[in-house]
Amino acid sequence: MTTDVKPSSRERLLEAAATLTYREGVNIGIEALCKAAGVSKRSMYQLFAGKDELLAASLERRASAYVAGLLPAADDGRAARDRIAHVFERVTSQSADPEFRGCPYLSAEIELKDPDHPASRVARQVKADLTSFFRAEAEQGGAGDPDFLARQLTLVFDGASARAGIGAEHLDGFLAPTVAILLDAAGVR
Amino acid sequence: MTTDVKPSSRERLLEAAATLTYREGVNIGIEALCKAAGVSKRSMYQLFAGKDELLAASLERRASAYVAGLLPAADDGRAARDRIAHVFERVTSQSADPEFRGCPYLSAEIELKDPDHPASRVARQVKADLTSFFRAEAEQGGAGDPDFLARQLTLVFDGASARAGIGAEHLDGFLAPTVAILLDAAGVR
DNA sequence: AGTGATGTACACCGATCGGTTTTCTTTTTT
DNA sequence: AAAAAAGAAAACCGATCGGTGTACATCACT
Repeated sequence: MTTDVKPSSRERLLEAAATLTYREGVNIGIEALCKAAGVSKRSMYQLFAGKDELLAASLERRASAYVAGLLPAADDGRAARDRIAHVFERVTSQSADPEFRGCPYLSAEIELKDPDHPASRVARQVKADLTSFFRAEAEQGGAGDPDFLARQLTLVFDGASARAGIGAEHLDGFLAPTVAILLDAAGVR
Repeated sequence: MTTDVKPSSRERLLEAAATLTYREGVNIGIEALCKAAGVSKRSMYQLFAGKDELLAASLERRASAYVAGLLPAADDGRAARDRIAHVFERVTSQSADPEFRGCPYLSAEIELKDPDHPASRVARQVKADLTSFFRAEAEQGGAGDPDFLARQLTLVFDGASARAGIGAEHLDGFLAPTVAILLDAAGVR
C-alpha cells in the first residue's frame, strides 16, 4: 500500500483552509479550520507560524492544481487560439457548479485588501502566471500586441469569474463569443 | 443659513460606514464605525436595526452618487457610443486615485458571500442599474444584440475595477480601446 | 423651572478572535 | 515492555465581536 488512508495533518489543514476560506471568506476562524481538519490548534501552530501563513500556504498548495485545471496540456498540438479558448471553457464549466464562488485568488486579494499579506503575494503570482500564459499564446498565435491581448484576457477572466461567482452572470454561451471578439481584434487566428 | 454645519448622526454613520467598509472591508467593527462617526453605539442601534442594515443603508445612500459619478448626464446630446465610453473614462480616472479599491458594490458582494444579505441586495441592484444603462444605450446605438453587449460591458467594468482595485492593472490607455473593440464588434457606431 | 426626548459615555453581556499553555492519550521507537 | 516523541483536548490569555443596559448630560418645548 503506497497510498496513505489518511493524509497528514499538514495536508488536511491546507485542504480545510482552502475549502473553508473559499466558501466562507478569509475571515473564517482558526478554530473552525482546525476542527474541520481534525487537527488541534496546538499542532497547527507547530506546523504554521500563524493564520496568515496557513492561508498563504493553502493558496499556494492549490495554485498548481488550479492552474493545471485551467490551462491546456503543455503541448497538445492545438493552435494558440484554441489553447486560449480552453481556459475560458474551463472557467465556464467550473461556474456551472453551484459551489463556484469565483476565482479564489481574486477573492482573496479583494478580501484581504493588503498587498503585503503573504496570501496576497501568492494570489498575485498565480494571476501573473495566468497572464504570462496568455501572453505566450498570444505571441504564438500572431497577435499584433500580445501583451495588450494578454491583459485583456486576464481582465475578462477576472470579470467573468467574479460575476459568475456572485451569481450575477451565467457564462455558458456568453464568455466564449466575447473572448472570440478580442482574439479576432488582436489578429489571432 | 440653510446648510447645517454638522450632518445628522444618521448621515455621519452612513458616511463613516461607506468610507471604512470600502477601505477596510465589511468586517470592520461596529465600534470603529461609531467612533469614526462620532456617534455612540446606543444611538446607532436606535437609528439602525443592526450592522447589516447599517451596511445596506450606507451602500444604498452612496448608490445614487456612485451611479451619478459614473453615468453621463441624462440627455447630453452625445451619441450612445460616447455615452458608454464615458462610464469607462470615469472608472479609469477614479482608478488613478491611490485610495481606489475597485467598485464597492462588487467588493461587498464578494466579501459578504451571502446573496440574501441586505447589503448584497443593494449591491446587486446597483449593478443591475448599470447593466440597464448599458443596454439602453446599446439599443440606442444600434447594437446587433443590445443585451449581449450590455452584459459584456458590465463584465469588463467589473473586471477592470477589480483588477485596478487590487493594483494588478492600470486602466489608462488600456480600458478605452478594449471597450472600443466590443462596441465595434456589436455594431455600435 | 419642569418635563420628556435625544444622545453620549461606559460598563457589561456571551461569543469569538488569534494564539498559548497544560494535561492527557496515542503512537512510535528502542 | 519501557521510554520518548507526537498529537488531541481543553482550559486559558487578552482583545474584540455584535449588541444591551444604565447613568448622566443636553436639548426643545411648555
